[in-house]
Amino acid sequence: MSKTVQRLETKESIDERTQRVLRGIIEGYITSNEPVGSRSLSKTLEMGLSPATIRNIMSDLSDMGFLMQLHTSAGRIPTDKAYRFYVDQVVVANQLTRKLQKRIQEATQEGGMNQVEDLLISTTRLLAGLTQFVCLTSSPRVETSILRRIEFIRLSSQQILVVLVTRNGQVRNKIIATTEDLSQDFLNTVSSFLNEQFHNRSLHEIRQQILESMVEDKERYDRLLAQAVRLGKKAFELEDAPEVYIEGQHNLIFSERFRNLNSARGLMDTFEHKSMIMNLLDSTVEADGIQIYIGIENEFESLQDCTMVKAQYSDQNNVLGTIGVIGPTNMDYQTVIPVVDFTARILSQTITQQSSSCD
Amino acid sequence: MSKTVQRLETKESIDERTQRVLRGIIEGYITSNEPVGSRSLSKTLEMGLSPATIRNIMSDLSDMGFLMQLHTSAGRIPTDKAYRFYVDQVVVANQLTRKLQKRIQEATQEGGMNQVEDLLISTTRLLAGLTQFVCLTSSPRVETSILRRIEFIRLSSQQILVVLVTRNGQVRNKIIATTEDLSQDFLNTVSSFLNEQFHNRSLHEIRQQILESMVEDKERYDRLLAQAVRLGKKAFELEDAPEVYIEGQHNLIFSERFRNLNSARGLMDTFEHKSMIMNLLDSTVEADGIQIYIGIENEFESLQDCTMVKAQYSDQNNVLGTIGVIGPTNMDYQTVIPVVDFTARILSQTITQQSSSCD
DNA sequence: ATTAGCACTATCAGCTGATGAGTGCTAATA
DNA sequence: TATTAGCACTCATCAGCTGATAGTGCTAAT
Repeated sequence: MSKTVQRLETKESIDERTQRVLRGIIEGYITSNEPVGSRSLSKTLEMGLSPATIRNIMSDLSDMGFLMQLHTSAGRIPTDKAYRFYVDQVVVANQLTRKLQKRIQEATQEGGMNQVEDLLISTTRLLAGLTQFVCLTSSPRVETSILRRIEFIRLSSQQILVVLVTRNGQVRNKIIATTEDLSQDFLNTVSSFLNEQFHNRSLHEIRQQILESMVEDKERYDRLLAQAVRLGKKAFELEDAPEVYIEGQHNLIFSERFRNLNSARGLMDTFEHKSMIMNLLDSTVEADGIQIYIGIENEFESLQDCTMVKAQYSDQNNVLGTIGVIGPTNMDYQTVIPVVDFTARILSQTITQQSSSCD
Repeated sequence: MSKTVQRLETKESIDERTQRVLRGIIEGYITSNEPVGSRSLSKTLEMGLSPATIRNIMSDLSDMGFLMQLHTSAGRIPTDKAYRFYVDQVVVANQLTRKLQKRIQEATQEGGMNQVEDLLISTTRLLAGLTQFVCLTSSPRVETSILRRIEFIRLSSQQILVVLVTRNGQVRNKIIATTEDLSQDFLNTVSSFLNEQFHNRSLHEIRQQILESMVEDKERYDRLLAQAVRLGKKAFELEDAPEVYIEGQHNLIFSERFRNLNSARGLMDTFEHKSMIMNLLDSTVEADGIQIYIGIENEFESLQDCTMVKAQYSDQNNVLGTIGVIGPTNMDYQTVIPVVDFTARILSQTITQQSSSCD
């Protein structure tokens, strides 16, 4: 695992004609998924260059590290460095077709999805379907979510159900055990106290404050407050690990485009570990916009034959999570990038609508 | 799709020695996953029979439809009919090793699983891991679940969160829209009314009764009751389709044992459709105990190369759902059957404990 | 600077014959 | 009469060879 590689930059300046050839090879390989040779390229390129000339240029490009051959008498295929060049220099912000835009919008606005979870799952599935790749999405961290409502429901003398609703519509349930038998009336009082106290604060803040309360004013509170703080503490002790949704894993095995991937198995295994995926998705520090990791630019070894394209989604204030796809390095960047970008935007938009619908 | 085949019964009586040979072939094929020939069988069988004699017996068994050959010069492999014979006549209620029993028990009693959903998911994963097959589980039908608690939480002037807890610990959340702005106090009154009215009744019954109330006594109720009935109606309008959990799909592709399966793809596709899986799991009418569908006994075409072993789980009163595995027809029945059986029992036991812990 | 020509190389599909595992049949045997 | 040894036969698999194909690199001519 080479932590050193961050991004494959190109320092040399490449002359116009060479660039056009390189671009031709990349696009040829993207569409055909076959190594491209000098003869066929000479035809498709329409620059009036003979195969021999192209061979010379290809040879130069190989020396510069943009092309490689699987064996002596095969055509050339682009290296990761070539794709990086392609993505940076060639692919420009591309408009999606109206048809695709509409399809994405409709899928996300589909009825019956009043909870963020459902929205995220169906969006993940949508993106996996559109790209025919594997799609990963991380759900908003509860940690930074803003409290909309908390409620306690008495289930039995020892069990209380905590229902916690965040601003962006996530609902979390948790059953906690109590030693004392608390009446529903009492629990209602506690809920309204906590709701009043902590309305529109992030869960993180709230937890912090509760802990402080417990230390500082230990004796100052009456029974109600003490109990409220105690219950609150338990209630907000949520596992911080956000959910991760994966869809389209079968594409890894069945899609033609993945066929020159040497280890689908390794990828599958990676996907089994939620924490790894979390790292994968949320490791980014960069602000917003789309992020692309090509081949060996990926931190994980099992991903170094793939490209990951991801984007963050957010509500009006904060970044909430990440949605991204993992596909072969020779994916159709011209479409995949705007598709991921647009989907993330729509997702942000939908969630923002939801969270602003409270008063 | 041959709906006619229900169960492959054997009418002919087969003499002792022939049975032993058949059994040898079946077990040989189960362990080696290779066609078994007369020579090797003669050795392993230790009955003092020469290969030639065994060949004669094999020939008879082929005529009776118990064996087949992939090509002339290959060994014999058992047919579905042979496995049916094997399961019915040979496999006896087998004790699991203590080690396995313990492993299953520990996995299901693992902490932090206060909700049935988590329990079901982790059990499904466990069974997939133990068998190295695909494991399917259907969650309890909300329909027949018994109400433990219902609560309304005001989210905004137009939105109310319904929290519904069933006897066996399932928690369902649903956000419903209202035209009127209802205060939390009012909602609390409604909740306690509904809780009192419908405590320990099945959701099905409740829905029924609510509908009746609406028709019959339209004017007899005061505002509170009318509103309660209205909210209740919306709250209990849950989609009836139970959840389905699938784990171990990657075994389909990577496990050696699935290798002579001609269409992993078809199976995968089947798994994409929740309703199909539902059919698969809950189609059984038979009472309880383990159910086994071998090869063409399966209703769905995509499953006709596989065996499905499933069992129902229940609380003290009712059957709640089904858990089962799908594997190659030459699975190790001697282990798989008791594993599925035991897991289902433990699952029943755990759920029963949970639902009886309320007062 | 470009290109035509040519030698070289690797893959692939198709054919070959050898090998081996397995059967079915028949005649000998206990 | 049931069992078995022997033998001819079948078929899948594999290694090795073939020619065809598609690509390259190099060099000399333009």
